Amino acid sequence: MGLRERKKAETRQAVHEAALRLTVELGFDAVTVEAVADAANISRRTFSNYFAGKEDAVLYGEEQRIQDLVEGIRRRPAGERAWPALCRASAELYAAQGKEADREWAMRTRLARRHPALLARQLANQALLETEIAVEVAAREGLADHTLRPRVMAAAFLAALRVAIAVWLDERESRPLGEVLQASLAEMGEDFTGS
Amino acid sequence: MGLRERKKAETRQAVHEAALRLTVELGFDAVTVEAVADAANISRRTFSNYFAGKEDAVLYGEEQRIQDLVEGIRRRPAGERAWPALCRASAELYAAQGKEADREWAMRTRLARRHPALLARQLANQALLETEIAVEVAAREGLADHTLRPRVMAAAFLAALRVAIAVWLDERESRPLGEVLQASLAEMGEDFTGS
DNA sequence: AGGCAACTTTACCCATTGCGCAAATTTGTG
DNA sequence: CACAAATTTGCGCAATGGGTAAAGTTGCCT
Repeated sequence: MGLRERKKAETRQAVHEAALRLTVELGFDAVTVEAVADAANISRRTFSNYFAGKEDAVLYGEEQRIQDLVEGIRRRPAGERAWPALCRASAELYAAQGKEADREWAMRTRLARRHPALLARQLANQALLETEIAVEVAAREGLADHTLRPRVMAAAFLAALRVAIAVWLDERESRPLGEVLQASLAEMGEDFTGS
Repeated sequence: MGLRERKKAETRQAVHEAALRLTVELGFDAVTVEAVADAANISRRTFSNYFAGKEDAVLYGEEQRIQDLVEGIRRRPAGERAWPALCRASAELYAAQGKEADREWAMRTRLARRHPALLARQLANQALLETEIAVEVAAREGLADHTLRPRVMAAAFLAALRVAIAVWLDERESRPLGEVLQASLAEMGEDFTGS
């Protein structure tokens, strides 16, 4: 990776951190793009080169984390079936990152819950990844991408993730995120038809 | 319902229809709030009294339909268990509305797929209803609202809905929506752990 | 019927935003 | 070192969301 791309990634990260910090400090609506740009030492116009809006800047960390998750899924052993692969990849992701990352995640998700514009972007980002996950599931189950089943499973998986984080926050983070996550995935894996 | 509220609902509907029509004709980005307001015979400022933005105006029909769905769920017999209640309520909803409603739905969803801003709002709206559905599920299963299980089931249900519509569109509406929907719900109901 | 209180619509205004454009600056390479 | 490619920046503009207060409607009471 050349200096060019490294510097760009660095700037993007700096802008993200500035946006997140200012939003936590002042509230999302009280933060202007100009303020974020100033805090990151770039011009207002350059901010637009990196992010389409404040929301994307604040949620950039989320995007990265879920991207990691997708890669984790791809890295699972080739023979493993789809659902276990999804469950273990998410467990690994959680194990790989310390508690400070959890707190940042909590912070972002809390913000997203309180502010509709953030929630909207967050969900839209997840929707894009749903397709990628469905492709991976299809490959593992030997089905065509456009089939119903892989897409249902991918959607179920992401939904379980979202619910787990929501419940974890509602319980004031009293148990480890990984535990809630596995419980959520277990519930989702079970048969619903009998209830 | 007094004249006041009736007239307000009428105006809201008119604005929605104008927004949807113009968006289909010209494309979402080519439509300004002013144009929609003109088409609905209200001022630009009044538009803001009804909707927070173009997106909400275009997607208002979606909101209504899902609201109907929630009410349908509440109307299911009290003894019925949660998952069957969800499945049958959605089947009823599609049975109740003709094919012209399906086409409108297809139109809106197609727009939402192509335009990120619309997709984002659509998902955010669904997220709000997820909570309401979870409450209903909890009541039917005799569990507390904040528990994991009702929320997982509610999320799974809505995810199955979304996937069904997406697949239905991908298949160019070659089979009836109700059929795809039931298939999607069936897949979601099944046990994932074995695959 | 008339009038009064509550509510809605409207016009005017301003801060903020996203983006096109072109000039200035920085970076990679022969 | 010079030059092409990429990046940053300033400027401008149309669009937007929302505050405020005036003008217009509607519901209700006497």
